[in-house]
Order: sequence, then structure tokens, then C-alpha cells
Amino acid sequence: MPVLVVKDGPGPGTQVPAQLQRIPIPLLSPTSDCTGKTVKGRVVHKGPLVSMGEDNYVLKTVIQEEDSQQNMSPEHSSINIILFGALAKDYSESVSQGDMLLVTGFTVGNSPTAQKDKLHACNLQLAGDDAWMYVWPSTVSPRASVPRKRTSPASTEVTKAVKVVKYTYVPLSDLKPGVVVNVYAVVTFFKQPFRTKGTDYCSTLKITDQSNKKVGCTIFCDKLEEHPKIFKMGDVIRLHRVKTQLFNGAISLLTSHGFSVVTFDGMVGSPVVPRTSSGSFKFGEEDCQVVEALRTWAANQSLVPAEPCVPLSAVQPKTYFDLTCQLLATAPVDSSCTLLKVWDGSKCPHPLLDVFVEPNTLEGSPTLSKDMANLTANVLVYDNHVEVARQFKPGSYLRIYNLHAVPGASRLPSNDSGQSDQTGHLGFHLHGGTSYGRGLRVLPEDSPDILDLKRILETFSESDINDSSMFEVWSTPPESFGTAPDEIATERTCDHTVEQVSLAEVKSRGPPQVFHVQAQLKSYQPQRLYQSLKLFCHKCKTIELPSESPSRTLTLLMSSQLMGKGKAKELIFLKGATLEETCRIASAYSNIVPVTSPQGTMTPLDLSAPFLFRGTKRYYGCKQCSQLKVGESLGEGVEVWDEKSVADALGVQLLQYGLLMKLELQDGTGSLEALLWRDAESFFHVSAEDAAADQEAQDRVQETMDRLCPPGSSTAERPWMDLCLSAYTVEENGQRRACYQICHTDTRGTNPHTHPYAAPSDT
DNA sequence: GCTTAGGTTTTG
Repeated sequence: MPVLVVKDGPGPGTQVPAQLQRIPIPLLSPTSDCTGKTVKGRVVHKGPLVSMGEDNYVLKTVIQEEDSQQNMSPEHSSINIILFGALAKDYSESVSQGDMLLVTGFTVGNSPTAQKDKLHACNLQLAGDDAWMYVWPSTVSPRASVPRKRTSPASTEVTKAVKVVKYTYVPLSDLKPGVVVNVYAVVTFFKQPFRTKGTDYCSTLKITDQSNKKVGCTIFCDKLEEHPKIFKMGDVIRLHRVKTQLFNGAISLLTSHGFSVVTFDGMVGSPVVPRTSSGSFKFGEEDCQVVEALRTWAANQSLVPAEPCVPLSAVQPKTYFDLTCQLLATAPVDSSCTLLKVWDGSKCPHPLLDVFVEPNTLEGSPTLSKDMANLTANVLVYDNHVEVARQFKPGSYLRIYNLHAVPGASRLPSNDSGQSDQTGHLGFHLHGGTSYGRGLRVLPEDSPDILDLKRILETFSESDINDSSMFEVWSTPPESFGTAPDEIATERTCDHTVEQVSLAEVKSRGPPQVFHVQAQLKSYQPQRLYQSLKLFCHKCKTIELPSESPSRTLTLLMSSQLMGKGKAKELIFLKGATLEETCRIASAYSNIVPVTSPQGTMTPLDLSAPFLFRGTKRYYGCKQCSQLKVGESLGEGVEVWDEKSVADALGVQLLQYGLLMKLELQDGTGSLEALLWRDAESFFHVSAEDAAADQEAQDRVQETMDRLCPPGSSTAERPWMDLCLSAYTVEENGQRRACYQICHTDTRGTNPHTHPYAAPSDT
């Protein structure tokens, strides 16, 4: 019983070589040059194996090209294939009608049956060592056969001639002990990989398929990334080369040599995207069909008893649940415990436990405002999960499995000082061990659940932007402060001498004037620091918020003028892309300009969206001052494309990034609100443009604010600041009022080693 | 080199 699979391993030999070029069947003629060419189609007819004497066979089969142009008649896209010798025998035994077939090393002849069968006027003939064949099986075979290498000497020659990539998938109910098989199934239980006492990580699964048999599966592998990427129950899994084994009277599956795994989202209708770290796995349209069949079947089976994923808004105390969330910050607690601060944008009806940690041990954004809004969940991760959790970076998206909602105060040492009574507040524990699938993992940003979560989190920040207290900041024109800036001294280290005064005195003296004050930071806005990023126009002085473009359909366009100069890739026009798509494309090209093309002329979008993407940076244009050039000649004589030359070429008045914050200062005599705007970049030692694109720059701003106003700190704990204040008058609706701005002040010295602009040493 | 785990709640 020879089974024909010669190479069933995921080695390079099973890949269709990339240099082969496919010929559409309708274009085949007896004069076609067939060297290095392939023909592909579905097997629509498979004739009997005809013996012509000892070890000599002939077999006729018909394949039909499925993706031929629609106006081609079917007779031109279907062709006879004649197979000779051992190849015919192997084909007969391993290929079925409905399989997808790709052949190479063929010759083209005239089809003697063209008149009769009305198929292609030519046929393909395959014989000898040059003929190769790749087969993708169309359906899950009910046979419990196992692909394996031929061993008889006679077959060795055949193996040179044929390569058949064919996997047979065995229904779980048909598994017999002691064989290596491939299976397709739906995951009904899983544990994220955990360390064993041996050399490997272990994943424990329970799977089922249409045969309704439930089978346990244990995966050992020393590389985490080669473990199945299972995100939730109901995911579809494809296992290659797993070994059946009797354990406690039942069949179970275990990894065997050459094991590989691919998983898929289990939701009916979601795209069939294989999740794998392997670069050489096989995946064809037949796999799509199997995945979809399993999804549809599982959808009617109630395999997953209750939805384990619960948002914070629906968490019940004392229950276990799965949480899908974004990581805000982490802090190590001790060797067997790590704190994760997370949110999912939903508001928990029960008060959430706050866990205070030393700010210098916290990695990630401040969560103060979200803490106050009862949005931040504090998750304590114990024992075996600590190793996993400490790899996570703030901002990433997580799923935490079997999280325990525990009412009552945390017993963390830092919490014992008793600032507030948190009895009954909900804390979350990921206990040690792996019972009930306890564990946690990062989910990719493009997985369906995370796309949903992102939408929720975005909605949340948009509603936050409309916070009325922020309007005051935005409507204040900071550029209108009056007195000569040169007279304003810097902080205490400056040579300028202005008598230091109290905040009460600043208010009583009024503008226009410059003051030296010593004060502490009482509060600041915006708490979400990315909201401090503003765009402003040097020409007309307007300030805007960065915004994003809506979804459209996507077209890549290139400038014909640039193409003529061989520079087409330096400036790409992109039509109808979403923000996310644009960002992806921007990582591959130096300059991306989103456009619309009404009446066929390329026009930059209205300037509420970036007009240019350069790498991670986005550039905006002023709506009032830009005079867009439509369909005009582009960039004559431009040698270097950067944001300025692109803006010039498009007629865009480039907006500059700026940082705008409102700081509430206090000293013993009172409090006063001051803006940080004109000198914000030197204050923070970052450029606003960097802060718009670079997490590290944003972190630096955050660190500075955390030093001035440590999260959870009392007033007494906050440092004093030497500040230069400029007082000026603003006219609004005919009303004049005093405004204050912090100028010529920077935070150098507070933590000099972290500042790239710190004074150079003498060496 | 060829085991490891084999679902079923920490005790913070």
C-alpha cells in the first residue's frame, strides 16, 4: 500500500520554487516554451490507470484553470494531461478529483481528442525525471491513512520524478493508537504554554471536530513562538505530525518529530488568516474551506459554554473571567508578583482598587486620570505568570485568562500607609498555576477583538477631548503675549535679576510684566499628554488638533513625472487608505501623500488630515493659508523630497507641531494657572515633532511631569520650581483678561543624566 | 538528550 507522499515535511523541497512562471491554460500552444513554466488547475476528471506492461502505465486526467479571465470559454481553460510511467501510478494513488494541481516539466502536444471532447486543442504530457507535480488536496479525507515516505528501492526513482504535497487529515473519531497523523479541529480548552520540569514549554489543549469526538492534546516545544497561537476557545487549529497515544483509556495527541501547527480565528465570516511563526507552512484554498466548515459546524454546537470574556463594566466580584485590555503600566512588586495596570475603556460599576507604587518602579504612562475615573484595573500577577508578564510593554494589548475579581483591600506594603479605605474595592488576581487555563498573552493589534477594543478606546479619548475645561486652554492665543521676550530671564541660573515674588503678588500686579516665582505644581492639563500636542500656523497663528482621515478604499498612485526620472518611489500618492493602512505603507516609502482624484486629477485631501506621511511622522497643512495646486506639474527641479519641498509642491502651508499645557502653580499665598507653550520644547528637552511620532520623546515629557507631580503624591512631596513667568493680556469677545506663560525655564538639573541637552561635561 | 504533562481555581 504505497502512499505517494514523497516529501511531506515543511522543508524547502515542498515549496513551489519561486522562479517558476505560470502560464495561463488558454495561452498554451504547441510552440510554447515550457522551460521553467507551470500550469495550474483543479482536477475535474481523473481517468483509470492503464497498464502498458511491467512498471509502465498511462493515465489521462483533465484540469481546469479556475482563475482564468471570465470571458474565456471553459473549453479553453480545461486541458488534458497525459501521465506516463511511475508518475501515472503515483498520481492514480494520491490525487483525487477536486484537488488543485500544479505541474511543471511538461511538454505540449496536439490533443487528438480535441474535436470530440471540445477541450483545449493541446494536451500536456508528463514523463521522466523532469516532470514535477504539486497537489493540494481539496477536502478532509475520511481515510485514516498516514502520509509517510516510501521505502521500497523501486520507489526511489519515482521520488525523483514526483513531488506531491498532500496532507491527509484524520477525523478525531478515527484515531488509532501509535500513529502519526494530521488533524484539523476546533479548540474547546487550552492553556497558554507554560514551563515544564523538562526542557520544553508545554501547551495543553482539548480539541474536537465534526466527528464530535473530544481529544486532549499536549504540545511540547522548547520555542514559545512555535506553540499554537490560541487566543480563545473556538479557534480552529491545524496540527501536522502529531502522535496518537492511549492515556487513561482514551486517545490523546502528542507532538512528534517535525510537528507543526497553524491556528485560525474561529468566528464565522472573519478572514481566514493563518497564525504561525513558521515561514514555510502550506496553506491553500482547500485549507480555507476546511477552516470555514469547522467554523460553521462549531457555531451550531455550543462548544463554548459561557462567554469567558467580560469587560470591566460587567465584572462580578468573586468571579473568574477573561479580560481583553490594553496595558498602561507595569511595576514589579516582588520576586513572585508583578502589577499590571490595564484598561478596556469600560467603567466598572464597582469601585476599583488602586495600588500605589513608587513612581520610579512604574514603567508606562501615568494612570492617574484613569484611576480617578474608575477605569484602571490593577492586576496582580503571581508566580509562574510573572516571567511572561514582565516581558510586556505598556501600550500592548493583552488577554488575561481566568482572572479573579477579588473584593477587598490589597495587602501590598506600599498600601498599608492607609491613605484611603479601599475595603470592598475590586482588585484582580492572576493566581499561580495553570488550572482553568490561567495565563496571559499579548494579542496582535490586527486581531478582530483588538480592533474592537481599539475602537472603544479611541471613542473614549475623543469624548475626553471635548472636556469643557480644555476649551479654555485651546481658545487662549498664547502667541499674543506682549512684552519683549528678550527681557525675560531664565530660571535661577540666569544672569537676569528680577526680584522673586509670591503668586499672590503676581496676580495683584497684573500684566504686562515678567516675574520670578518659586512654586509647586498643583495640577496640570491635559492629563493625557498626547493631547498637549498641537499644530499651529506661523502665518495666521491658528492652533489645531491633529486629526485622522476616515476609511476609504485604497489605490496606490505614482507620479508620472517622477516615474520618468526613475524617482517614482520617492513620492507616493495614496488614494482612499485608512490611517492604519497609510501608516503601514509609510514604513516602506519615504513620502506618502494621501489624495482624492475627482475628475481624474490628484488632489490632496482637505487639510483636516495629514497631507504627508514620512516614516512615523505626519505633517499637516494650514486650512486658511494653503493654496492647493491641483493637477499641476510636480516638483520641477526638486532634488530632495522632504516635508518642506512636498508642501511647496502641493501648495500647502506647513503647520508646526507645538506642545501646550496648562500648569496650576501654587505657593503659600495662592495658586495661579500658567501656560507652557512657547518654551515648552526646551522645558521638556524634546521637540514637539518628535513627541508626535516617537514614544521615547513622549515618555520624556511624561517623566518630567511625573517628577514635578508624582502620581499619588501629596503637595508636600512635590518639588519646588524656579520659574520665569510672563504676564500678558488677552482680548476675548471684547473682554480683557490676564494670562501667564512659563518662559525661559527648563527642567535641566532635576534629573540631568536623562537629558540629552544637559550641559556637557568638561572633559 | 528523547523528558516534560496528562485541564478542574490562590490563599497573595
